[in-house]
Amino acid sequence: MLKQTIEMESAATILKLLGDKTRLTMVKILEHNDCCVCEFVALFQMSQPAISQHLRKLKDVGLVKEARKGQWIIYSLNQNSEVYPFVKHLLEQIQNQNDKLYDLEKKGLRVSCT
Amino acid sequence: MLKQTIEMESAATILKLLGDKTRLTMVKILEHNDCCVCEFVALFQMSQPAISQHLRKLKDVGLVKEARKGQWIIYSLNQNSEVYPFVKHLLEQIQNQNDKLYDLEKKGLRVSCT
DNA sequence: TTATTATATAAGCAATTGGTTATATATTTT
DNA sequence: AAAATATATAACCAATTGCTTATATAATAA
Repeated sequence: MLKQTIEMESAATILKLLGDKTRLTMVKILEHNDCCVCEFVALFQMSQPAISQHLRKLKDVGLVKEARKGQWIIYSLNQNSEVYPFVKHLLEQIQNQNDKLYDLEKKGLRVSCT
Repeated sequence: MLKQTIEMESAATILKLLGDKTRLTMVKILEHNDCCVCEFVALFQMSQPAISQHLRKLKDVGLVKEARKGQWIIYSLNQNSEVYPFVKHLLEQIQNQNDKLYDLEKKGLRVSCT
């Protein structure tokens, strides 16, 4: 079995994108849960436009995809992305962020979109 | 066997640092070869101070270490770094850059420091 | 239809980044 | 000791980044 490798250029782009605490946390959360924008807004101490802009960057490189569901837009990892395997490996080495979603659930903010 | 994970904060710092093509290439090269500054200068289309500044950033987080050898300063990956396992995993998924060192060798620029 | 809720986009701005040139320091060679 | 070589640091600058506020759009609820 040959080991898959990613090109330097592509790797640097992805690492730069994930070299931001907010985006990295987002992607780590998306590893196991789909989320809508309002959930991220509740999760991070940050305005809604700031969240939207982070998600846009993730979408621009094809790392996440969106799906409208009523008035909400649900974001999820795009497993078809060329760089998905690379990112998956990365995420597996990062501490899980389940506590964040758990806190949200406790506050009753998780159910809103689902 | 428990899987080792890295903290979000720490991971974001490292990814940001490696989210630069020059630094990522440097580190990938250092994965298998120690190098002095002049070799990197020959390798990249960039001034010596620019190279020094990149190396400094890598050193500041403890990812690389330096050792003086006569008039040269040899840089190498710091395997004792807390984040070394994380970075090692990363590098293993990135295309090797042996061609770059090979080109250097052909030009007779590799031997200079060793 | 109007108000509300969820999201995206645009414009503006301060901080950060990654280069440059100029200069300082350390080592080796002559 | 003087010149050459290797490296680091400082000062500067243009481009990029990541927020902010204001506003637009889309879907739902009243």
